[in-house]
Amino acid sequence: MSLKLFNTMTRQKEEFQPRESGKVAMYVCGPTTYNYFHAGNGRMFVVFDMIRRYFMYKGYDVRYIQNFTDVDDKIIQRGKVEEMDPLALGQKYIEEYFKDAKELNLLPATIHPKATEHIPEMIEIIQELVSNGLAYETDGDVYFAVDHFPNYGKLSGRTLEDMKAGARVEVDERKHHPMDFALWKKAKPEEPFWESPWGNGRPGWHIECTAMSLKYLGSGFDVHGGGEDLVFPHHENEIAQTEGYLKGQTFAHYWMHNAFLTINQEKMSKSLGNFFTIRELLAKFSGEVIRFYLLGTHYRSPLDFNDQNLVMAQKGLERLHTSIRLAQEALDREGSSSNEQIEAELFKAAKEAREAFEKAMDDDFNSALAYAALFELAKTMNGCVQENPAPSEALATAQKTLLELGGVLGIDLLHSVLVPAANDETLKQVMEVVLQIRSRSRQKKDWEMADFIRDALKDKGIVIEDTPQGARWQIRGN
RNA sequence: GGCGGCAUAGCCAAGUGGUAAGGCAGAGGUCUGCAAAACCUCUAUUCCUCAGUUCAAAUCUGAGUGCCGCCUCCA
Repeated sequence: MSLKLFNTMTRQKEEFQPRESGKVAMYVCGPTTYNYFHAGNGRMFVVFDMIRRYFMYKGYDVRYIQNFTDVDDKIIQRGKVEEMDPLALGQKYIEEYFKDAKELNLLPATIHPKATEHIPEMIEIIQELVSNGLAYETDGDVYFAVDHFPNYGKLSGRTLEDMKAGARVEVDERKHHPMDFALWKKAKPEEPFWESPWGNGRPGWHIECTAMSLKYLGSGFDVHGGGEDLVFPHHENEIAQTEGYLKGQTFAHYWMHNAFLTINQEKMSKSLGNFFTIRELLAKFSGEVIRFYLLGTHYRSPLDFNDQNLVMAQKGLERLHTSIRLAQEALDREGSSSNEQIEAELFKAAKEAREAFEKAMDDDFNSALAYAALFELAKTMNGCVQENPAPSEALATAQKTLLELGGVLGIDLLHSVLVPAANDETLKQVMEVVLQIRSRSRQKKDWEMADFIRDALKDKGIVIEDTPQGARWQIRGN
């Protein structure tokens, strides 16, 4: 099965052909670390983590680079507000990134390079661009000369003429062309700086990605990703400076961009102020629910965020968890199934789910469509377990398939089995006694006591469900 | 002004020419002391509007309406 992905550069789905057989090299633009990352950033991280995991599932050895922009205007500005050294502030939010990333079940990148640790590499590239005539220095700043780079605008599908018509660019007398962008910025007093051939200063925003992606992935790597708003100017400028530096070699082959998270149909963004952080959201929903929600819409479609939709996602996710749990209960029973018809059905369902899942994901990572495969497998498993609650290889295979496919999306469905049952021996024993007491009440038809126990435990987050095979319990909640 | 995207049931959301996935919510049923979970059945003759192409259109074309994004820091 071939994998197709949408390439922003060509505006169509293309069959994925890796630079090097069996390997995927990808670079994803990471956060600027001046705050906790917001839900929109979170969508991007989750989307590209899902893409990475699917590449891995397909057997690729994935080298995944995600940077930290730990010096820029916003960090400096925020440092002033918090009365903190800007570079220390950057480090602080790098640490906070990893906390939230863990909750969202994001795999750590192969390398998480920091901009501040790659200044010499950037200076070298800038020097080369200057000597190639693609960049020029003006009063301590260095700019890239966009009109010296043929095809400027090829990624975003616009020309320099189009952009002039926009006329939203402030005229800066020091630039040769209004669209020229900074490679190096002269330091103002009290700003962090590094020494350079052009005096003390710091790098422009775009150059870090060029330096770090080339250092860790080399030229012509496979996938470069980020949010839709990075297409222009960030990625456009990266291409100009990198391909200028590489004298025309291709920078990256596939450019992938996720659509925005919106709130009340408007883009969530820091400048509009209508954002909330993943950290805030984690107070209300588990990282798993947030992740499940974010992947429930194709990554190139806008996603409108609100609590009601999160609740719907949570319920759906619970359904998958329940299915794993019900299967586990059957598998834990004594004996074995001898119902060949049901076993055949389970094997078939597992096979079909995998095929449907792969078909969906092969088509530009259609995780929303892949969900349908998971739900259908869960439904078949539930029905089979209900009819024939006995262990069988088929049931184990079906359960394993559901766990595996969920795992490819970064959803850990096994958690529901482990948490209530395995962790706390004392709690387990206490619950055994409690359920015995309740069982006796029920035998005596003391429904009041039986219901009291159930309701009281429910208040504490422990849910009791009666089944023909006796009561079961689990810990609910986030 | 330039460029681009989107419009599918009460809600979320797949589907880019062959006759509307999946989830949530809702209705009825099975099971149950009750509940929960699970299972079964039902819930869009129709995909923003109007025209056109076609044997066939949610899917293609044209016009219109509405919403959104990029063009400035933004994932």
